[in-house]
Amino acid sequence: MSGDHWVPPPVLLTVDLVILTLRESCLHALLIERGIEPHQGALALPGGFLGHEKEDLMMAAHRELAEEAGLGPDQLHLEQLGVYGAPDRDPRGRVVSVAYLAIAPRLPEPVAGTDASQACWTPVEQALSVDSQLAFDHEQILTDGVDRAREKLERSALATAFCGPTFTISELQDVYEAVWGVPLDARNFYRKVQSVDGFIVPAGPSRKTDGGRPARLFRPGPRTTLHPPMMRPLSEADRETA
Amino acid sequence: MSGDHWVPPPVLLTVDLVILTLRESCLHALLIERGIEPHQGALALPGGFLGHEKEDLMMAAHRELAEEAGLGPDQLHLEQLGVYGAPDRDPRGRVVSVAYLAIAPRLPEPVAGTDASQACWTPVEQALSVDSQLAFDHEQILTDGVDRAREKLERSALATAFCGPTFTISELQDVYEAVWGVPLDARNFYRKVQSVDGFIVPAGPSRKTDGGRPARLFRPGPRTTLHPPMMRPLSEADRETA
DNA sequence: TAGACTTACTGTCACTCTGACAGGAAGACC
DNA sequence: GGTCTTCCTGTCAGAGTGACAGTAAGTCTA
Repeated sequence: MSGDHWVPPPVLLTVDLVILTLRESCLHALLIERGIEPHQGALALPGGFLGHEKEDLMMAAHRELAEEAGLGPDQLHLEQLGVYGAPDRDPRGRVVSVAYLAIAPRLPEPVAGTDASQACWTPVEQALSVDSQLAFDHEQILTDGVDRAREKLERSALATAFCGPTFTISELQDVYEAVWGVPLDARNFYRKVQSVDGFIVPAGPSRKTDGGRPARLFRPGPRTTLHPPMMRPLSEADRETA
Repeated sequence: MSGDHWVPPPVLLTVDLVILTLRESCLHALLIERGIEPHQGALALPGGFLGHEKEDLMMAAHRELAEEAGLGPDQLHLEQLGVYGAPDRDPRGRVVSVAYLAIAPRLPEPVAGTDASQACWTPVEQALSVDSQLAFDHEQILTDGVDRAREKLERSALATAFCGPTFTISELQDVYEAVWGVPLDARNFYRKVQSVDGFIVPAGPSRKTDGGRPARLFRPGPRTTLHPPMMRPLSEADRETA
């Protein structure tokens, strides 16, 4: 505050998206192959610069969601994940990224032929493996997004966002098992899910078959927070003990 | 992507701080009275613009923490809270704020005579009441910060950040009661806290008195996450049921 | 020095929730 | 009609929680 007309340094804002969905009982994220420098040819999260001076951040996220993934704002969970603003994260200068986490139900087909040169659903395990180098700090952002989803499955009804408008309890269990990466006991899962009032509500007498006994259909209930939380079997908790 | 030399709109970045502490068993936040326009004279969260082009975001938070609150980086929890970037939140133009949540142990005295015209610890209940109008969207940021602290007390060892290097179990219970705003049973609290391995560890045979029987001293343990979580009596959970 | 008082701490008991099993119900396929 | 698959309902022991009583170890007061 020494000078009177000191001007703060301007920065450029990007919005990056961690879009998660389930495909064949496996957690996938949408990645694009970058068509321009920097990191041309590398895999990256979909995203882009703020459109104009007056664009709201979440509106920008919705816009990118539509442009790069063909996803409308309906039936889609979208929440802010965090800011990533290390000074050297982008060689073009000071670019700060606002990351959003989107949860989408299973979609017809991988989107392509849109703005991004190529968009493909990639298993997160593969995307986070050592040999797949993501652009910028997108590996960190993706890791944080998956962690956030794992945590929110414990205490919120977020899991239903992975499903369509109606779903069976088995499908919901698939979500938990895929995101957490651990098997769950179906019987205890049935009991728990049905005991939490307002989590899922029956969706008519309709049923759909898949080889065995037809399953009842449910749809998301009004409850958004789970008390008590859904318990996740500890696998990483013990290494934090030491 | 119609033009080849389209330039993204630059924005200005501020770092705002929600600094929480306990004073007389009551949750307080540090607020300053703004000395300049806009919102001159109104109460606001401490914060300021990014210092220079190469400044890291968390470093900027630490800098503001030192300038406006006199708090060093030691013995202080600091984490990112979120981004607040509504287009009309600042009349000066497009100013996007990165909010950080800081938890500080009880400090000697309210800081003043530093950069800000006036800094004072304010009970959060009072700061969030209708008659105290905070500048910008700082009421929302403060609300989010308090909510974040409430949630993290359930599943992490964050409560120890409110205490000094050593503390008694009663002091720790004070933290939970003040942040959650509900009374807890001391006996159950003792049992729970001591049963979670690595949460708190005895700090020597020393004791300090406060009128009654001397209490054992503890210090934070290596455990950062609590499994199973500390249970919060439901008060707002039932209104989410409807 | 013997209370009274304050705070710290240890147990106990009933209840709920969870994890780990077995077994029946309802369709499709052969 | 059997067999397969998937869906769904119970049962039981152990862990964890909420509610409550009682003891321990200091200070203060008379």
